[in-house]
This record gives sequence, structure tokens and C-alpha cells, in this order.
Amino acid sequence: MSKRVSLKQLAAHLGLTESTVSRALNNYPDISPKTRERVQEEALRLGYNANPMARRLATGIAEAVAYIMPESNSSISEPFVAQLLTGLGESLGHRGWDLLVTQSVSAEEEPEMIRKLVTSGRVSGVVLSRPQKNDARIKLLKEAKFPFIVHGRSAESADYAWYDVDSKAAFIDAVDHLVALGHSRIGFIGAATYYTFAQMRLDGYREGLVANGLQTDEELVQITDLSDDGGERAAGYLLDMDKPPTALLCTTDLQAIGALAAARARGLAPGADVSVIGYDGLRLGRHTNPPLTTMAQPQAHSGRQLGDMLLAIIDGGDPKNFQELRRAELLRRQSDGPAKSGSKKNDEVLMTMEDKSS
Amino acid sequence: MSKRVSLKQLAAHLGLTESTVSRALNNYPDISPKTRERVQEEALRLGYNANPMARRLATGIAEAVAYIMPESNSSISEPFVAQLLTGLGESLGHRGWDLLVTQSVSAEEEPEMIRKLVTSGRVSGVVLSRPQKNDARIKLLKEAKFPFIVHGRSAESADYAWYDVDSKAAFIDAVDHLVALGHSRIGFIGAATYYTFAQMRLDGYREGLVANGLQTDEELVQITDLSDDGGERAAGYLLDMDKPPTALLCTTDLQAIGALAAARARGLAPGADVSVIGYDGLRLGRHTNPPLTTMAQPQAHSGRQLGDMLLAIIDGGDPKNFQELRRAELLRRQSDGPAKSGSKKNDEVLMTMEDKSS
DNA sequence: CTTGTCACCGAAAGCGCTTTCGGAATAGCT
DNA sequence: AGCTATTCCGAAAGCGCTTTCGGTGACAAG
Repeated sequence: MSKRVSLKQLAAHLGLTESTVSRALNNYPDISPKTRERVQEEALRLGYNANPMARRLATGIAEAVAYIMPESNSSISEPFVAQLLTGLGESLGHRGWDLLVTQSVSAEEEPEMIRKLVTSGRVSGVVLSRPQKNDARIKLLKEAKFPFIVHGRSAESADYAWYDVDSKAAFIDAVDHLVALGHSRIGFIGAATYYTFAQMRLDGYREGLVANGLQTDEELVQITDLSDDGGERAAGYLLDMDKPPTALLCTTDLQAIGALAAARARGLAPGADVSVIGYDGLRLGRHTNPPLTTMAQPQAHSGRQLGDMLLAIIDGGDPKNFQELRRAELLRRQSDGPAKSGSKKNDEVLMTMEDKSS
Repeated sequence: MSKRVSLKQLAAHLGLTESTVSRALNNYPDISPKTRERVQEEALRLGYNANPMARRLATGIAEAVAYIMPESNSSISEPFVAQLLTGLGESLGHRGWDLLVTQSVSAEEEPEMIRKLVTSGRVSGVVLSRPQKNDARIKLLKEAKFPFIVHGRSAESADYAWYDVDSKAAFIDAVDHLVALGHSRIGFIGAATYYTFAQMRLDGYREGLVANGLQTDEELVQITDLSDDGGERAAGYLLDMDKPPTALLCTTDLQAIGALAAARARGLAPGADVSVIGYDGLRLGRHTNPPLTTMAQPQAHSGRQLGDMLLAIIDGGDPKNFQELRRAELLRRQSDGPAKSGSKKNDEVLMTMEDKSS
């Protein structure tokens, strides 16, 4: 195992001062190209690597970024963490920075945790996810003028950096789609609306109804928790109504999967007897019964994107310039279909749908 | 925002030296209880927190641990990362240590990455997952005498720390179960056997057959990749044989989910016409068609456990003393059932099964 | 009253880097 | 040749802690 070689040793090898060597390695302009090259070659040869802690202490730069994991009480609360972390790590890796992962013990202590993280100087920036509408953490970070970026948005999102998918638009699209299929009585399965994403999806649902000239029956919106069980309960309630909805729009795929179960349990075939649409585009939706139609969000490079944006902010960029809104797309599998009532009308509609997708 | 207060300032407030204050805070025995208390109170009052980088530089302790993420090319390759990270973070949090997440760009560069991680001094220990049978990283870490723990095992697992589930035993159990259901022609869907877990599950399958006096038909074992698609392909191949197996044992739930799809595509009802058993105990298996029977591994506290064990090793514990083997348990849902041939015999068997589980 | 013994705190030297500043050598100009 | 302007490197002071080592005062023992 190669022993660690210090700056001092490297300098001795070269017959130079530590300070000169340091500046040579850091590309200071006051070092002659010749010695710079000589130094860098020798550094490579000896396998020199600056001690990060020493550098961080001297420069005051933590060279690290923290990702705040969303509370994982609901098992698969954030289905894409692994992917996200990979992307973040990739982005940070280019600079040789570290990716820290932290989570709050409880929601109440989260602001305090953030404060500690910020003042401790262990990180140069923070990535937040699943913000609430009025998120104390965001407020805190803004006041502290600490670099951060949010995966998602809060109610006031004008003056900080974020990366989000326009789930409101997605839900409008979903309603449009269902209406085009002949549905007029559409149920909504939501989540606690202190989460911005939950609120936005509900807003999209409502706007979609209005845009299509449909009445909004408040009985049809059920707020529950973000799990399959929650979806199952809510769907059960809706389907057991006297005049049940013919379609169910769910805030997450996980809820939608639960809704599928609720429908089947009542002898209803999702896709034929009742339409169920989720949101996320989870791959596992391909294997549900039936395969789940969903609004698929572009997940591919979000981690990479978040990382790059955050780094730009840390470098002094104005957070306001780093806001990116992506769109989700309808991914039709088999849990949606024409409404049961009118048949001729539906056929027409289906054709227009196909036209649309082609 | 509370400005950072330095040791110097704190010392000035107290009319003491930095060194005294430092030792008071670190509970050195040569500080009188009275001043120790006074110091600690004032530190709390002023919100003093030592600069981590300075402390780490001075002590030479990185106060951090790295989790090496498995390559996530197959999307849900490690379904439990979030949970694992939560547990690890919890364990480390008690000490105020950081959790770093890294991943290798490519499998080839992974040893080099590990070497960098170790020599850089950024972490005090490492958590590895998904080891290969002859894992270069483990070899490296052992030679460097660097603290680490493995989530899983390699071929030679005697002299390092690990936490694993006995998937070999699990697969023996699974075979027993299928045999008890009357199956004698059992297919196996595996993964590349350079992964230890893949090899062990295959071993379990084979041993289970032998133990039940069954022939091992090498045609019945199909190695494929760790995805639903892989499972689907392999299952398709097996089910299309002239004399197809009546049961399919899959290395992961994801593969099993694919196998379910393959069966359905051929008009076979999993659970009735063909039995499919997975491994992992993914929650989403509750919602497949039909719900997936699986060998559920105890996942609850593995992260916590790994963290605690690693810390103990970093504290000087002998790695050999930190090896923990857990058992997986059969979680019967609906994708398994009696073999189609003999009926009377199956009924008997089912009764014994129920006895067993009660 | 002296001496030895603790208990307790201060002084100072690091930890391994970065960065400002100044100064010697060289180059550029008249 | 004389002077200023560059170019390039060394000296030294940190960054904010920890930790060893002495040294002072108090106290008990002689």
C-alpha cells in the first residue's frame, strides 16, 4: 500500500518550498511553466494527493454537498433515491467533492438539523427534496444565504434554485385524457397538501376539470397517505360510493397500485370497468395487474442536473437563474380505458388519442 | 443566523486558554469538574461547535464512513438503498459522523477508487455491497488493514466482517417447499455467478434438489441478468421447453416478476399452472399478478447493524468477531401452488405446510 | 517549616495545507 | 550603464483545533 506522501516530502524531493509546490499544483500564475510542469510530474510520480482535511481547513471550503433524504417511513417514499444519488455523485465526482447523505430524525428537528449542517461547515451546499408548501428549511437556507437547490418547489419559488417536474400540467393532461375517453366522474386520490407536489397535483386535477367544463365534486377527492395501502383505502371508499367515479387519478404510482387492488377486490377490472392513472412512471408499473397507466416523469438525469446546478450556485451563480421545469408524459399501459356509458363516442375519442400520440 | 463561534472566542469568554477549554470539552481527566461544567455550559450557551475540519486534521480521524453504492445500471438493482442509508446514517449520527456515498464509474476502476478513498483519508471506514466471489476491493481493503464491512460475502469470508442473509439456506427451504407441493421439475433463474449471492442461491437450489433426491437437470438452470426482462426471457425459455418445469425459482423478486409475465403471456396462471418463487420480499410483490411468493429477507435493521459493526471495528474491534448471518423466511402469497400432476398427494402436503407455518 | 505529591491549568508545538507579501533575479527600457 | 518593471520563488502567518509537556498552587506528610 502506497504510503501517503505529504507536501513537505514532495517539496523536499524537488528542492523547492512547500509554498511553491502548492502554488504550482494549484496553477498559480506566478509559477514558471517549467517548474510547474516539473512539480506536477513529480507529484504524479510519487502519487501525491493533498490531504483533504488540511486543504479544507486552509481554504474554508468543505468540498462536499449534502443530500437530505426524505423521511422514509413510507417504505418507498422516494423511489428514485439510488438513481438520484448516482447522478449527484457523478456531478460532484468531477470536482473531487464528496456527497454526504443525511436525514432528519423527525420532521420537527429537521430545521435544527439543517442549521447545524450549515453552521458546522461540513458542506458547501445542500440538496433538498420533497419540500413542503411553506418549508422551514428553505426559509432557513435562504436567510443564511447558504447555497442550496430543491428537488421540487415550495409555494414561493421565485427566488431560489429548483428542479422540478410540472406535475400540475401533468394532471391537467391526465384529466384531459380521461375526459377524452368519455369519463366525467373522476376521482382523485391525494396526499397531505402541505407537500407542494401533492397540492400541485390536486390543483392540476381541479384545473383540468374546470377546463373541461366538469363539476368538481369535493366528495371525489380523497386525501390519504403516500402508500399502496393509502391508495387502496381511498379507492375503496370512492368505489363504494353510491355513484362511484369511473376513473381514479392518483398522486403517486404507489397509491395507484393500491387503487388497482381495491378495484380488483370489488370485482372491477381496472382499464375496463374503471380507469386508474398514477404518477411517477415507476418501472414496476409494467407488472401490476393490469399494467399501470401513469404520468411518467423524466428521471434520467435529474441527479446530474441538480448537482451541476448546485455547483454553479456555489461558484457564485445567482440561484434565480437555476430553475428548471420538466414535463411528465402520459405512459399508457392498460389501466385506463373508455368510460363504460357511451360507446360510440368513445371510439371517436380513442382515435383522436392515437392521433395525438403519433 | 448565529455566527460561528471559535474555540478562541469561547476561551476568551471564560478567561481560560484554548487548550484548557478543549480538554474540558473532550472530558480530559486533568480538568476539575467545576471548570469542566462551567466550560460545557458556556459552550452550550454560545452554541459552540468545533470546526470539524480542524478537528479532523488535528486528530487524524476522518469522522466519516463511505457507502459504496452498487452499480445501478439495472434500475432497481439494490431495492433497499434508501433503507440501508437511513440505517447507516442513524448509526453514524450518534457519533456525529458523516455518511458519504460513492460509486464507481466502471467496475474496472472500482479498485482504484477504493484505493484513493482509503489513502485520501476522507473516511475512517467503508461499507461494501454486492461483493463478488473473488472481490478485488475486499482484497485491497484487507491488505491495507483498512476498516470495512461487507453487506454480503465473498468466497473466502473467514477473516473480515460481514452481514449477510443466508440465501443458500433460503433456497434450500424454497426447494423443500416446492417439493412438498409436489413439484419435481423445478427451474432456476439465476444471475452471473461472479456475484456471491447469485452463486449461493444457485448452490442452495442444487443442494435442495439433492437433499430431496431429485435429479439436477442443467437445462433447467438459466443464468440471466438481474432485471424483470432477464427473468422474463429466462422463464420464457424454460416454459417453452418440451418438458417445461412446473416451478420456477428466481434469484430475485425482480426476475420473478418478469417470470410471472412470461407465464401469463403463455396462458399459464402462476400459482395454479406454474409456481414462481422469488427472493427479497419486496413489498411490491403484493401487487403483482398474482401476488408473488418470495423468500423475504429481514431488511429492517441491516443498515443500523452494518453501521454499528463497522464503528466497532474502527474502534479497534477484530473484524472476525463481526459476522452476522440472518435467515430469510418464506412469504407465501399466491404465485406458488401444488404441482398439477398428482392431486391427492398434494393435499396431504399442503396440510403439512400449514402445520409448519403455524 | 520544608518537602513531596497531586490536582489543575497554560504554553507551545503540531496537523498539512493555502495564501499573502516581500525580495532577489531577470528582463525591458532609455 | 542605470533605472524601472516583471517574473518567479521563499518566508511566514495563518486555518481552528488537539495533545503533550511543564509548571504553579494547594495540600498532606514529614
